[in-house]
Parts: sequence; structure tokens; C-alpha cells
Amino acid sequence: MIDEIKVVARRHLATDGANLSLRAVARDMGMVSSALYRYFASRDDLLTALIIDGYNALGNAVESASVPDPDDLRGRWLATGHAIREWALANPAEYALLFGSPVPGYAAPQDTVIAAARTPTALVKILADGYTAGLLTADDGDFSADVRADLAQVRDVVAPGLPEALLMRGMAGWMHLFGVVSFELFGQLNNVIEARDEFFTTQLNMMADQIFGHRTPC
Amino acid sequence: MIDEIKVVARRHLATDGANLSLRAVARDMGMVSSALYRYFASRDDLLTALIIDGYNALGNAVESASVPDPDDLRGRWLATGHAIREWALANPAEYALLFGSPVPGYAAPQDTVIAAARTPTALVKILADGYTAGLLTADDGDFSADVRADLAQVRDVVAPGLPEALLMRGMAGWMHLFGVVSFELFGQLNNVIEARDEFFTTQLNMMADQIFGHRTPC
DNA sequence: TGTACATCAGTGAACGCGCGTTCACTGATGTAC
DNA sequence: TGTACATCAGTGAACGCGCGTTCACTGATGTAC
Repeated sequence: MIDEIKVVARRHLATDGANLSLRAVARDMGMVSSALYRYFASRDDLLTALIIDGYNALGNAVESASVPDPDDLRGRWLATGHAIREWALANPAEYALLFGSPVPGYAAPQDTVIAAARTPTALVKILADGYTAGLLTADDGDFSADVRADLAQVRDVVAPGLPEALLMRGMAGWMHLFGVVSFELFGQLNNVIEARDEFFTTQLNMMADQIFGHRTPC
Repeated sequence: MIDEIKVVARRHLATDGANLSLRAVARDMGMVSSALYRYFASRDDLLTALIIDGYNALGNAVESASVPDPDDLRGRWLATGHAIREWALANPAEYALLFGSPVPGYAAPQDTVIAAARTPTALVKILADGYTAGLLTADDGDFSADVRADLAQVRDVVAPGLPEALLMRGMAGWMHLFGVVSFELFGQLNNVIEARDEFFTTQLNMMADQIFGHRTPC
């Protein structure tokens, strides 16, 4: 029942964006709006549930993107990137809920962070595996002490032992990746790029070059 | 008068996000809501005006970010990046309107594209100037024909003569840059990165390395 | 097999509020003769 | 200097609609004796 509400709510997300209406959801379920309060304490609670579900759905998509050879770091990066974009294209409203403008008046509770961390964790794990396997070496990033502290904290949760410079490289890729997907979904590429698939693949390859080194190093 | 409406509307954008209310704006101006219709044909018209203004304000900020030596490409990139982030931090609601989730039911009219193009144009111009001055050389990007066609069209408008590979590099930087700023403003860095200024600077430096070559090339 | 009771999903009315847009209008200001 | 008219910014009421949340309630189902 809770699931059914979420299914309908997700459908509404697609047309209404984040101004999701409880009454509209109830209407679509053939119920009276107050009935929803048996399942969710408030509209914000429903939103939170949808956000957590969204992060988990993306996390699942990302974690099940795989390649035959785990040492093929570049291949893993490309597969992960495509999984993210495909999920986003298939679920644009949820993507916007997760990565778009903050919903006015809504503050995401702490519950979302575990689910939210899955995707960046999966990305950084590619670098971490590469480092453990001796396929990647870290140059010494000259970061400020404050940045080092932040990175160290992330590293200990996400990929213990990974040098900060590699973590930072992974985060650069993470942000570049979502920058490209967001630009595509939020309309910044309209009238600019038509060949979206190929464009994305090219950008993804550039990231891989920068993170794992060019296929033909100089 | 039109300007005054826009000032008040911008203030409301900050609290209500994109569900801007004409009545609330009118109320704040001590007017009756129907009075606004003398100045804007509809709520969407007001939104469009705000969007165009936003792109232009950002464009102004970007275009006035300068460094003493125009041949200092890296310095120009860093100055531009900081200008973008500072504008975004100073105007988070407008930033979200421009680069966040699409407003449900609103389709940006063609009028916005000229203003929207100013910032990416300024970024790509750095590469174009470097290329003209012989400071940058293009490797041959192996892009698909469709991507080449898109890039060629952009290039002819934005930076005639620039090789596609360099344009693509600039676009990668553009997207990475806005990815970082969006993550910061939209909350993806909460509980992850505290030293926001330094973190941004570090990311910006990494972009510059990738676009203009490392300070100590290999 | 039958009765008494508890559980609980869903109802329906109400509270108090919001919105965009239209339309006939008032009343001050400016212009022409 | 004075009158007649046009302009036009802003009013106020109305239309028809939306919303989240509360609260006392109905009525079917399940459980215990």
C-alpha cells in the first residue's frame, strides 16, 4: 500500500516537479486525501521516502553496472557513467528531485545520506581498486590542510587507504559526470548539442583519460 | 516600475524557489495582484524576464573577471571560475532558476538563448585566444560525425576557427565547473566537504591542468 | 457455532489558506484648443 | 486662464480552482471466549 502510494507519487513528480500534491496523489488512487495520513505523517515524509528510494534506485543501477574484468578500470568507469545517465534519462523527475534545485521549505533529513553516498562510493571504489591492484599511482596533490581534513574523513568512510590525490581525482570525475547529465536533463544543451548519446560518451571518455591516464600516454 | 517588480520577485525567488507567486509579489509592493498585468502579460512572462536578467547578470560577472595578462590562460580560467561561483553564492535562487530543475509547466522561450550563451562563450574564448596565440595545440579528438557536426555549429557561432578538440575540452571544463558549483549549492556536498572555498579552488586548478596542461608537463 | 469486542483502513466535512487571470471601474495626470 | 477630453496606472470584486492537515466517524475484518 505504501509502495502503491509511492508509485503514484513518482508519476506525479514527473508532471508537477517537486511541488508534489498529496491531494492529487490521493485522487489518483481513488482515495480521499486524509487517508494518506495513515501511511505518511506529512507531505515532507512522503518526499523524504521518495528521495531515499531514488538514491537507492540509482545506487542499484550503478552497482549492477559491471564489466567482465575488474582490473579494466576505464571500462568500469564508462559502464558506471552510462548506468547513471540511463537511470537519469529513464527517471528525469526523480533525478531532478535528487540533484536539482532544493525543494523550497524542505530540508532533507539525515536519513538520506547513506543512500545518497552509494553512487559516489561506487565511483571512488573504481579508483581504490585500481590503487590496491597497483594500476594507479598517486601524484601528491598539494591541497590545503582543510581540504585534506575533509578528504581524509570521506576517504575513511568510502575507501580506506586511498591517497587523497586519487580521491580528489575521483570526485572531479563524479562532479564532471553529474554536470554533464544535469546539463542534458535540465536543458542547457538544448539548441547546442543534438547527438546526445555520442556527446556523452565522448565526455565520459575524456573523464576516463583524465582519471586513468590516456590510452596512449605521452 | 518593471525593474521594481523584478527586484521584489527576485527576493521571493529566494524563499519560494521557482513557484513564484504573482500575488505575493504584488502584496509586497503594496499593490493589488491584477496591477502587475499592466507590466507583465503573465506569470511566465515575469519568469522569462527574470531568467534573461539572471543569465545577463552572470554574463556580466563573468565578462568583467579579468587578469592583467591576456596570455595567462590558466589565470583567466581561474578568474572566470571564481566569478561564476561567487555570483552563484550571492544569488543562489537565481542560480537555481537558471541551472536547476526545469520549472514544471514552463518552457523557456527562444529569447533566453543569447543571454544564456554568454558564459560558455566567455569560457571557450579563453581557449580560442590561446589557440590563436599559439599557446594551445589541438590533438585530434576522435569524435563521431554527429558530434563533429554539433561542435562545428557551436564553433562557428562562438569561436570561429577553433579546432573541435579544443572546443570539446572547453565544454568539458564548462560542465565540470557547473557540476561543482551545482553540487555545492544544491546540497550534495553537505556532510562531505566543509572547506568549500579551498575545495572549489582545488577543483578549478584540476580543470585548468586538464585544459591547459599541467604546470610541470611530463 | 455463536456472540462480544477490538482493530484499523478509509470517509467526509471542515478550517484556513493559497493561487492566476479577467473585467468593469475610478481617479489622477497630461494635452489640445 | 479655463474647459474638454484622452490616457493610463492602479482598484476591487469575482471566477474557479488548488492545497495540507485535523478530527470525529463508519463499517468491514479479525480475534477471543
